[in-house]
Amino acid sequence: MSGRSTFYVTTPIYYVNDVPHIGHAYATLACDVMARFKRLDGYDVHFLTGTDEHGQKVEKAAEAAGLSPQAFTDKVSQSFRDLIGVMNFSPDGFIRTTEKRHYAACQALWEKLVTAGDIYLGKYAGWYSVRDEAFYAESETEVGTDGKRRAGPVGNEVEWVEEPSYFFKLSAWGDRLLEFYDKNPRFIAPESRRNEIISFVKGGLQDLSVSRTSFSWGIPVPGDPKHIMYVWLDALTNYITECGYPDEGNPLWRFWPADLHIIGKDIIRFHCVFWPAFLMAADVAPPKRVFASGWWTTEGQKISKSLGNAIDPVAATAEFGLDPFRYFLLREVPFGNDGDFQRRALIGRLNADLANAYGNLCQRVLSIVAKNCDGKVPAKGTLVDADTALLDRAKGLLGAVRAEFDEQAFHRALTSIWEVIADANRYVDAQAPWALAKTDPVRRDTVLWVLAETIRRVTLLVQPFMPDSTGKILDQLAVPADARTFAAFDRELTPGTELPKPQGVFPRFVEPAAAAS
RNA sequence: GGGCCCGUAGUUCAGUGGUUAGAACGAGCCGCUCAUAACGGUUAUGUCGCAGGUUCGAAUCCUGCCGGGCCUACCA
Repeated sequence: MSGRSTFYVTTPIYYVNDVPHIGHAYATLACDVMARFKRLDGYDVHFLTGTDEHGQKVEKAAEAAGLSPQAFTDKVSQSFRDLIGVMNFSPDGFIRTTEKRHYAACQALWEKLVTAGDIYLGKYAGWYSVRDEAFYAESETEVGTDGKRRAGPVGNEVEWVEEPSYFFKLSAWGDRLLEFYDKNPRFIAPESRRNEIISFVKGGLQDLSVSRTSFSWGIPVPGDPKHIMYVWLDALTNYITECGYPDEGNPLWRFWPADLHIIGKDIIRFHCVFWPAFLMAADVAPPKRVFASGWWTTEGQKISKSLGNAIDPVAATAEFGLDPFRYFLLREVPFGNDGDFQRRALIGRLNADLANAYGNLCQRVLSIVAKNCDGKVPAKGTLVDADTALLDRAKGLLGAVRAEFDEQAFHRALTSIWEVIADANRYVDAQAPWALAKTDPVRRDTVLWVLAETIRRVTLLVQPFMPDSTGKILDQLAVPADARTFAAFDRELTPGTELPKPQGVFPRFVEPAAAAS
């Protein structure tokens, strides 16, 4: 085992009730970029994603599809695996809650919580809608003029139902959670979510129902198999199942506690309240950080099945290209904010940032090199102030970008990188290597070397966002495969190295209609 | 009802007490011609939601109002 620092990042596990959409692609993309960055930066990385496959909804959906629950989840889980290929994600593990190892982990955790005295048998009672198959909080229900109590989106009638249930003593954990938040200010991000969670916990916690007897598709409670573990105790545990829990001798246990859970803002409470409470009760270290991403709307509208305006990652990557799509999602919107997916904005980014600024910079530099320098990395002569100024800005990017990644500020990381790209374009104009070609070939070569070297550094840093495209650019600079990590950030281009023929990497996007006219 | 956040150029946003409020995109003009008609320079646009207040000084702090969003537990 190496002595490298570990970095463990996870996506939510996706409920197999749904097919993959932009929300899934977005959360996983953020993890993927994080994981790729940390790998390049020398960390021992583990990146986990997977599917959540239990519960009554799945049981019912399987029945409706005429399949066994297992056959049904096998099928839907595969569609999430397929997304990995479509989006070029790089997970190290894919977990399914129906795996044996997960049963073992959940049951071990359960027993630990029982031993600790944090689980007891009680009665779950609430307003239940048979039609919705869901319980409602009293505040979500109202009594109509006919004296009947109704709830839910369509106002179905609810009845008071009680069933035996095991409870987790969450009510006892409020103060310890608040202390934990206080000592770990980075635990919840962004800041606004942290405020929400703290105010929620300060409002007092109720015990949490953690078992059900009303369905059977799930993990049985140890010693009382009529009870099935309910939702969060099953789902959240996946993050430690992967590391081998309860076997702390498992080689993957070195990754726990997780460095980062990236989730959607809808499940923040479960990750920031329930999860650390479960773990602390079981004497397992809580994760270091939970980052809640926002939601996408499309052209200003909420995404909904009825409007049929979902963004299909497969269609989007097919139309705009995978890397531009990945770039857009993380550049357009500050990570943690809600974002609006606008076709115009995407095309604008694609053309302005990728084709014009970055792609064209590579192309204009590499084609002068190809025509003037015998297709080899040009000779580096004496550097003047303008040269070192540009090079220093490129050198300084690694530290700046690293700091932004520590905050998951992907948009700011990209902004800093693109400032240097703009500097490089200004430098090309100011130095005018095409003019130097006639007057001062030595100086011309130095200018081109400075530019190629700047592109190399920038491209190394863009790799996590756009792995394929940057791979092509690094190929064109003849950067060897073993010189593409940040350990090689200062390994400058060697003059005289043979270069392949340059080729555009980010074509402009032209609307099909405009092209036809 | 209670709590949190936001309202700044056509658009997306930065700026949280101190000189004439900034950036990017978009628009106009000029230049360049290596490059994906790309690049560079330059110009213009704002009663900083409204009204009071604190202060030598407020986009920035306080109060009220208007407009918008989020949270207020067992659907993942």
